[in-house]
Amino acid sequence: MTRCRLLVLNAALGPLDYRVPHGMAVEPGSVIVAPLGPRQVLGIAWEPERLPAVSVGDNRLRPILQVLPVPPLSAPLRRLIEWTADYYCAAPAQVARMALSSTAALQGGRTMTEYRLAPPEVREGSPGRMTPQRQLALAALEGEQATLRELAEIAKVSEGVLRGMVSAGLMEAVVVDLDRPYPAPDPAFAQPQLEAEQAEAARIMADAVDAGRFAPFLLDGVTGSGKTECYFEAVAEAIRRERQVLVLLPEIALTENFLRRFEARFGVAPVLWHSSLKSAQRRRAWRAIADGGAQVVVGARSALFLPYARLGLIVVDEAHEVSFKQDDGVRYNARDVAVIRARFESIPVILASATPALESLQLAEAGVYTKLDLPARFGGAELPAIEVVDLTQHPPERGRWLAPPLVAALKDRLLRGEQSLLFLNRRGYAPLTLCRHCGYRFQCANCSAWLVEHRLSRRLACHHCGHEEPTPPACPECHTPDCLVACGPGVERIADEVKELLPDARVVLATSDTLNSPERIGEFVAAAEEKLVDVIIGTQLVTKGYHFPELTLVGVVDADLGLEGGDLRAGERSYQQIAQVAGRAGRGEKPGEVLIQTRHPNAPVIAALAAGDRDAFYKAEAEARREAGAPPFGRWAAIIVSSPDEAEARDAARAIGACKPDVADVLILGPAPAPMSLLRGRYRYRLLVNARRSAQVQDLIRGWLGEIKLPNSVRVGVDIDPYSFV
DNA sequence: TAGGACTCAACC
DNA sequence: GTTGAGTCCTAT
Repeated sequence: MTRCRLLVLNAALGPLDYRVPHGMAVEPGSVIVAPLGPRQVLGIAWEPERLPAVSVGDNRLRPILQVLPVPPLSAPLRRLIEWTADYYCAAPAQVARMALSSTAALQGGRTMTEYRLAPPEVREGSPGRMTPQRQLALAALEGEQATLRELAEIAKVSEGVLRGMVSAGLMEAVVVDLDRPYPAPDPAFAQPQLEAEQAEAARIMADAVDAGRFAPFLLDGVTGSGKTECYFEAVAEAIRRERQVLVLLPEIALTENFLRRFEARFGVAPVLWHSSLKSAQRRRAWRAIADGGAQVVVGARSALFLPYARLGLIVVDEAHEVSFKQDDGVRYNARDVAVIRARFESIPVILASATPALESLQLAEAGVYTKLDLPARFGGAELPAIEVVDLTQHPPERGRWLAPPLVAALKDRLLRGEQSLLFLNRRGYAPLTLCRHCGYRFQCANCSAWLVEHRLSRRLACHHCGHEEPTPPACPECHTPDCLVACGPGVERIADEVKELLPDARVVLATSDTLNSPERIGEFVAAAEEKLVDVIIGTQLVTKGYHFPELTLVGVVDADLGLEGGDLRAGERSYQQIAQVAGRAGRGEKPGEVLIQTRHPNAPVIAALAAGDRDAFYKAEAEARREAGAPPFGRWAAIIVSSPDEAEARDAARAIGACKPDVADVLILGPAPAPMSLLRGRYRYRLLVNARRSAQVQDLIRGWLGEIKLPNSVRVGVDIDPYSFV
């Protein structure tokens, strides 16, 4: 009897053994439908020695039902699934689910039947009569293939005639895969003129693609240095070698811009993958990825676990971006997992950024990554001049947020017909709304967060759980009408201020509220490029990827915002965000200027930005991290205990805390209420684990949490290398 | 004693 | 995660 071990796609279940019926071929990686109690489950056949299970006698095994007609998951992908589950303390099933993320694609190729003329030798043997209508069809349909209805249209005969020809053997049926292939990108479509440094970096990366070995690169180039053009040459090399390429982008909002550049270079659009694909698009992409037809895939982090047939290169663009860290489900960092996948696949991986994460720089310094530098802007453009506006010296007018020097600069650009960008990482009109009369503050019922007023949609919204309610006409507490007052600025409020200061300026808001579809993003980019916009006011959405040649002024409305909250990466994130948005200025022929508004001009982040001294910033940041035992020198892990019931969450967290292991060099803090102590209706407590880089934190946590029995309503999440500390 | 709310272990 | 079995309780 043949047994097989399945990784069933159910996070709560361990691996299960099944019987393979005679005549069914199962190999490791096969995607399988198996019975489970009264239900059916998806599973992946796995090497039993890599997936230990409690052994079950032959007599208890049920037969698997079906081997799905998709390629088996490759060994490198299986190793990646194991590694990810192990490293991030997740169930292998949870990770495997990300590889099989199109259920429609698994149900076999959906096909339709088309028809064409049978080959002449078959037609000659046909017993059927030759009528005038049939002759007409024979003459018209040479070389055609389509549905009977379409062919009838072409030949100007009735469908009935063609049906008769089919049964007479004059025509034959062809089963056609609905998953039509994607057009192939052409590596020679528009080869760019690279400058010497770019060409050298491009050559090194293309050689690595050629060699087909694991080779991690950190492509470190200032904003506007042509990183994309540079790694496109490695992409071109992979296409020539008929290997697939995966390009990871941090946000879908960036893909629109990327697609245009890709198409300009390779003649066709790449294959897109992100979470909001329609099921038919998802299915088509998944199948093309699995059969190798998708040459270049551009996607969000979820594209990383797809079953590429012959991957030859991974690029992580804007590799420093925190959105590569997934914060629910499997809490993986796509930047790090991309490197691991490249290792298992034995291919190069390129991390591209103008402001690399300290972790990446450290690995480059240690010689693990090959560092490729592009220190100058492309085409001789200069980096913008950066000035600090000390808000304590130049305060804005009462009730305003833009200081006089920034207002003057805005007016100046408007006069010169150049564009400006104001950056404030806060959606909505104001972060806090309160009642002038009784002091009532609008708070989310599900989260410990204020409701943010959005005047454009006349709603109050929670940015954590998505709860929204109409802005009420009166205070819900004291019922005084028209008494609500906005506290602090959001981008909508800055837009109002700019419209008052510059009544003639054409102002556009660029946030996830206004640019929420590819069409809207396209319209925004087109308007900015055609100079139909004078002032862009945006959140982090506009900090990277865009190239507007007429944009010469960038104003950072509140540089201190990102430093609040005590997050261990707050300094680095602030630095990156401001450096990135500053990089939008002066990308064309005209020089750019950046004004940074701050109340702390001497803070290390601000001082480093003003001095243009990146190395000094990283050096100071590295020193601070070393002292804190933070990455890359030490490691952190968070354990989040949550429940809809506050007391239950607290008790569970205490129970976990009470049996914390006592290990040398591992510090365990907490439990304490999480900074967001209520999130999406769940009360949250947190424990933090701090250890040396080399410590086996995962084993420690698994052993620790594995012992504890908790109520079903309590959830325990483990976050290895956390980014979000809420 | 039927039916409902709830807990619990098995699922291969 | 889902399901069915088992347990306890209550309304009739």
